[in-house]
Amino acid sequence: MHSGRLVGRGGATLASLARELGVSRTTVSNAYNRPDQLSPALRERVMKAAERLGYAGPDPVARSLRTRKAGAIGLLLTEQVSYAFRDPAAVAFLEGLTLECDRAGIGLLLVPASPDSDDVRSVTRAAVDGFVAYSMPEDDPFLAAMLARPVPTVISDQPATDAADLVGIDDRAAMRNMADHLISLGHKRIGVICMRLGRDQHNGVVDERRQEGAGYHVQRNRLAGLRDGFEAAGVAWDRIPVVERFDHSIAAGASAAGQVLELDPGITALVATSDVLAMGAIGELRRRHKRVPQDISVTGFDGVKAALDAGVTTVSQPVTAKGREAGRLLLDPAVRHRARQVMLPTTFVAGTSTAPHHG
Amino acid sequence: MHSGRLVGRGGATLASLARELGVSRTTVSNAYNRPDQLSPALRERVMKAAERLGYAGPDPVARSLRTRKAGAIGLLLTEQVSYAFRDPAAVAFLEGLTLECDRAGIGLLLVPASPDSDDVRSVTRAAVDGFVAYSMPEDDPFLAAMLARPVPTVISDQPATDAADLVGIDDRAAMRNMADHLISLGHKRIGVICMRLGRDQHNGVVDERRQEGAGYHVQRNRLAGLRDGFEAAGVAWDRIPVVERFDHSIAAGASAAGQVLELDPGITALVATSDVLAMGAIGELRRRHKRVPQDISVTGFDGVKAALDAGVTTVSQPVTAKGREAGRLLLDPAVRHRARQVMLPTTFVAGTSTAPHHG
DNA sequence: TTGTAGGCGTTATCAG
DNA sequence: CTGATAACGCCTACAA
Repeated sequence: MHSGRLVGRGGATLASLARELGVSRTTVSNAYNRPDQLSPALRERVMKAAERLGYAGPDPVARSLRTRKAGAIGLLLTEQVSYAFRDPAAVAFLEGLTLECDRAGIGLLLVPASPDSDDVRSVTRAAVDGFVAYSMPEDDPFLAAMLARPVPTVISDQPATDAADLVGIDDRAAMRNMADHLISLGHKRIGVICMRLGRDQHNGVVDERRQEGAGYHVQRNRLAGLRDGFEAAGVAWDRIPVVERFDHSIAAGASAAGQVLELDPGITALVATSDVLAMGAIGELRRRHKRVPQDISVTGFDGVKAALDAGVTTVSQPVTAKGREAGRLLLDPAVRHRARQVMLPTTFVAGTSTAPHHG
Repeated sequence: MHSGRLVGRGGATLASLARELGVSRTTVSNAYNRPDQLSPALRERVMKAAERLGYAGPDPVARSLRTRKAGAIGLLLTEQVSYAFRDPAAVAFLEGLTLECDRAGIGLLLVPASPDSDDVRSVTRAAVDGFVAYSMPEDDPFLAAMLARPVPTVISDQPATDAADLVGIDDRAAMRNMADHLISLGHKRIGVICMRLGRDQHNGVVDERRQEGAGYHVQRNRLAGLRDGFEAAGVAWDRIPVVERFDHSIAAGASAAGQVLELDPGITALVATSDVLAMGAIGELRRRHKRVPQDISVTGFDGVKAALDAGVTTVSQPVTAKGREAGRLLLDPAVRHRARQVMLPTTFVAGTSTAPHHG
């Protein structure tokens, strides 16, 4: 640290500077904010005096209070902020969002929201002109606190609310499509691994009730899409083992795959609701001497780079575009009031992790 | 957007709520900030009235002004913010930094700083309690504006300043080490590709003057370390082609490698000052039917995951730890005043991209 | 347990 | 081009 020490105490202010110079506060303010409203000479004098007195310019917070603009928007994430930087999809979303922030010259405030605390003051006290929520469960207290704030809000991957704009994809249809792909390959006996379905730390088998009551809209819809497809093909959904993991990591995918295999060693395909889980699963299967895709087909979701590179059959969703769209909805005055919901397209990507099953 | 519309106009305030209830402002304030200073009944009444009047709680900005705390720190990056999310090293730094922010319950404000503008108001006007600067050139106007602000500051990868705390690695020694490695393998004829050395958009050969005048401390030191090693081994530094690229990408690495090869087709080793450039270079060499490492050895720097996975010989630096350390220096009161400079260790990683040269 | 009152540092407005 | 006045919305001694 350096200077910091003197903040507040002894710190020169607009007023003290004005007094010192024998001019009005307006004049000093103008020197900073409207140089054209001032004779160059006077402005020069002001700046000189500022330097001499160690005045660094108008206080941002006081300015914000007066102008009623924070110059920043807040981002709320499912998890601790640091977690986002380990998740390639979140990073891509952030890239898109900051693209728009950069364009608008607006800051992005990453709001801390520890999932094991219900202290929502970080949300209540964030000095922002708007909020974006990324992939939050419906019953999250931080989300509720955010929606209570009187600022514009955009939510990504959530069911419709009239309290906020929305941006998302049709998870259900995309996953239905994936189901159809597997069915067309002849797979009828499958297993499923999915990300967390609720705020409670559940790891293990998911029953139907939990599937339908899932607070995570995205996961719920992906499972529903899968069910749509398999039931349409005459496969009983309640026979299919669905295993949930709270953590979203390669390791979680691996262990979930292991658990599914124990529940039903005879599956010919394993569906993961995310690429990260799929990659973990593939690793685990190989470790168990199952060939992918010859013995077992594996599918993912998201289209993150690592998965595409690895040839995982997946659904590619435009995560970066989603972030951009969220930013535009919030920041672009021309877009405001136009659309309250933006649905983005997804693409099915046939990789090398799926193959026909000849039963 | 939703509510937003009514902000400011008609918005209830602490004062209006108090008036409505016939109590003092203190009481309402206490209802939010010190519930124990209030009878539960009264508090309940306050909250009810708040709900009825659409009062969402104390205004964060006004609160900040009064308490002189923003509850956030700012991060300044070399480039547009969105760019950081494409750079694995920057993402890792962010992860470390946000780890500490999460712990402290403090927000992280990503400050927009377009490199092609000198409008530093985004820095001047950021409502933060401190700043972290990541990998900025010495002569950057945004950096200067940041240092002028009367708040604590931590800089990553910069030369010593008494205006801020520092966190970094010994780039020069680490690269010297890499030079020694190559020399011990018998390489004497090498080429070098490096990241941008200054704010001007230069792409191409770098002369000695530019090397030494580089505004990017890190790059300057890495080149210096290389020079140290090769000159000590009797190799004339001015014979070695050094090619700079402004962009930091795989493509830039590839094109830089191509240019080096044209300058000296006889090199037996190619040193890159970053893993990203090294990976680009390796791709380009293979495209030109040069075998790595049999025909040409290639080295990187940073130790990003993709490079380690690909077996690139590199220097692994603790980027995440660097971010954490920056956060601690700024946020942890126990750490403040202790160390003004934190140097982190690096590790040489022998990969499969280097091999002996038998001249 | 509740109220009084003074500022935090700035900018908008409007008059000179 | 310059200045006076009035908020912006809140926190926090201090007093009752």
